[in-house]
Amino acid sequence: MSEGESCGCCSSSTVTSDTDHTCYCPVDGIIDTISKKHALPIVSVLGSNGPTRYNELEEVLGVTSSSLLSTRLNELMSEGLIERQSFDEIPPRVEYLLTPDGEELERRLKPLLEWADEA
Amino acid sequence: MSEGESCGCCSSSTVTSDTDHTCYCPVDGIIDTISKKHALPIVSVLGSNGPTRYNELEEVLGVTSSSLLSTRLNELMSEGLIERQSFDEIPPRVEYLLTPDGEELERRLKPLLEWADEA
DNA sequence: CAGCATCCGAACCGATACTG
DNA sequence: CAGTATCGGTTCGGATGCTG
Repeated sequence: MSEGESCGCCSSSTVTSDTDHTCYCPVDGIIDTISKKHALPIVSVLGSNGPTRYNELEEVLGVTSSSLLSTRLNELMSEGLIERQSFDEIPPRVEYLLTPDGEELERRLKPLLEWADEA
Repeated sequence: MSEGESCGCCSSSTVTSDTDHTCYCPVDGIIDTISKKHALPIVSVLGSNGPTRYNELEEVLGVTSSSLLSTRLNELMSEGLIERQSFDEIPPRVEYLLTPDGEELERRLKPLLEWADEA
């Protein structure tokens, strides 16, 4: 979805909204990112388990191909939702964790996911 | 995503979670549905505007092709999130509205979208 | 007005293989 | 252990055209 493209959702057209009217149309950026496979689970797992290693994520999420997880992690980093922390050790160790933004997301996501799970 | 496929997310594996541990892995069904294009805006618009006609939705969402909206509406109906109400009039009138489940979803969605919008 | 059928290009996912 | 590169299959979205 391209940015700044007026969708008419916010302008008062035929749809009469006298109450609160927030625009949810250009839901790009974060929403797009978290709509992809494993993105939500990643955020959730990091939220409940804290810093987690690459391999742990692979196992826990039941990820099918390593490259997919890699892509998703990079996207989440680009959005500033997660952070990568690498340690100079042998064998190499890398941990992923939520940024403050990611934590805020997780907080607002939780009620939704809890409900979606049982429904 | 196929159902009932154990992802290992819920079993206590290498990931140590002593705190609350809810499983968010099999986020199928509703999450899948609302992850598709226009689904979220549809729910939001119906939430703030109440019953809305097909054409109004097309305008408001800036939908590109009519068939896409049609598909999305059917999916949301299958999930029991929205409801279709048709009137025997000429010209024909059809309105879509949230079911109780849809309203609950909208409630839980709102804080997320409000935050995502400004971020 | 409301909505489906179809066709085509784009995006996404999964598997395999290969590096630091 | 922690990734990237590549490629084929599948799914999704956009455009057009046609019905009740």
